[in-house]
Amino acid sequence: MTGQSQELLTKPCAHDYKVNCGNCRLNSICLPLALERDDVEQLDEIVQRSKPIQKGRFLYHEGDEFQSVFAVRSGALKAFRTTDSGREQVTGFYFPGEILGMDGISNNLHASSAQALETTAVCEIPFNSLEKLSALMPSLQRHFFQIMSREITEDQQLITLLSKNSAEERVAALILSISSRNARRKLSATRFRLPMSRIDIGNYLGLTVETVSRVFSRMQKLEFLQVNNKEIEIKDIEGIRSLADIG
Amino acid sequence: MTGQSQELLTKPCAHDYKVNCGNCRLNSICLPLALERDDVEQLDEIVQRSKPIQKGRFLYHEGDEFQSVFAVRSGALKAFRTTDSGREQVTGFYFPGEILGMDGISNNLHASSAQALETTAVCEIPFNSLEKLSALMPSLQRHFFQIMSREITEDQQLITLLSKNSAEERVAALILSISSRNARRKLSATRFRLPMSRIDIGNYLGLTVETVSRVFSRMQKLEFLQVNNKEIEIKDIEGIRSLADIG
DNA sequence: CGTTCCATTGAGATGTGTCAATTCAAGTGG
DNA sequence: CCACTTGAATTGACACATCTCAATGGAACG
Repeated sequence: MTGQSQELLTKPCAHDYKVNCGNCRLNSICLPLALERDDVEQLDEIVQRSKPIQKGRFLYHEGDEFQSVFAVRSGALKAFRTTDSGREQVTGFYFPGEILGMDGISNNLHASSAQALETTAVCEIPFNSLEKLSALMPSLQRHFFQIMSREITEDQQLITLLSKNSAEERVAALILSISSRNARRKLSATRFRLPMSRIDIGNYLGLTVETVSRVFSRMQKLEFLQVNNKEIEIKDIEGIRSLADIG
Repeated sequence: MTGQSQELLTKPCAHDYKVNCGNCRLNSICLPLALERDDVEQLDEIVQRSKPIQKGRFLYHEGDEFQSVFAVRSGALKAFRTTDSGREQVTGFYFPGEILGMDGISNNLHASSAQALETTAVCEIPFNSLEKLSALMPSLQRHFFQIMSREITEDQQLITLLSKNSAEERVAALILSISSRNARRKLSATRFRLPMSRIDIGNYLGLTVETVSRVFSRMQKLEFLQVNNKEIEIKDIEGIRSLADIG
């Protein structure tokens, strides 16, 4: 079975037989809006679309040689790093249209591992090619600087969350973040499935599994949320916003 | 008093009257090692050296239009952002040779404020010029990608610290970080002055001032540290490493 | 030489972690 | 298809690290 035929399995629309950046429905998220049609085609040439990876498999490991950054096409991944004492820290979740792997640029080694939370397809963007193309295409260069800068600001938001906010505020903020990322992909902002485990959520938010679970229960009791294992329905988004310290 | 003459006041060596990137003693930290002599001169032309800013003054405010990134020449700054509920979160401390302001690239607005912790001189690097020069100089482009990537990995380290580590581990990690950054600048790794207040330290580490103060006292009782207000002397760096969860 | 902010120390309150038991969901093999 | 196994999720009781509140001491600055 070739990579190409496996890709087809993941697509709703069978006649969309040739995926490229120009026709990808995620390109408004992952690509610069500013890129001209011509530029998109050039970018398209360096992007490699490989076969999906199964749940639990790694896209790359911490310490691997850095070669590429990746754009998520479908599925979801978590990134995490291992501390010197062997504990793990989840540093991010990545959904379709989002870019990961940029933390490997500084040392030519991946600073974190990326693991699929469900069957996941990615576009691989070799960094050498991206660099060369960026030098020729100012808008691409700018876009990539912006993507990295966004990663920095998002990390800073997480820092703030971990440093200043209660368990309830942290969980509420994560739910709202996933909700709005769904909305950006034209999916439901109020009903969705969490691809990650409670353990991952707790790890990401600096909480124990038990605390995460208790917060979900409390939110359910308040009728802000309907929780059924990984299925989430937001019943009162304003209520959750009020918990999330947006006021 | 002109900017030039004020600069002189901050320099130990009066005959070093014309500062440029080529002769700056910080260039091994702040600049790409890979840059050729010629390239350095080109970079030098876009860098603006302005007069020092006084303690407490701002280099930029959160929400300001983003124009430039900055390299610290002398002194120290803190970066912080204000949450929706009005609380502040210190996101980083910046010492000579280090670059700040990159979080403003993604939205063309500074995502944090930068405030001088003591009299501080910076090199301003207009981002537009940096972009143009990067497109012409592959090594500069790469270097800047690396600097941004490093910022990401450092933020991830802080995330891990905040999420997983005790008060003692956090404070120990900060002391070790400042110590090694001093060493990189050929200053003492064991005796130095903390330019920031206990409030800033606590804010950065997600702790209250009181907890920070108590940790310092405990470390002193263990004879790992000699603390005299902002003056720090590391008596037993291995002891501090052991507290910092490096084991 | 007062004023103000920063730092330290103590005593008590509290949110979250730890430990433990139970239920639930998913996958496996008979 | 059902029993079995395994890991995930929930819930409760208790412990403890850190926060909060409060008082004092010390440094910096006009």
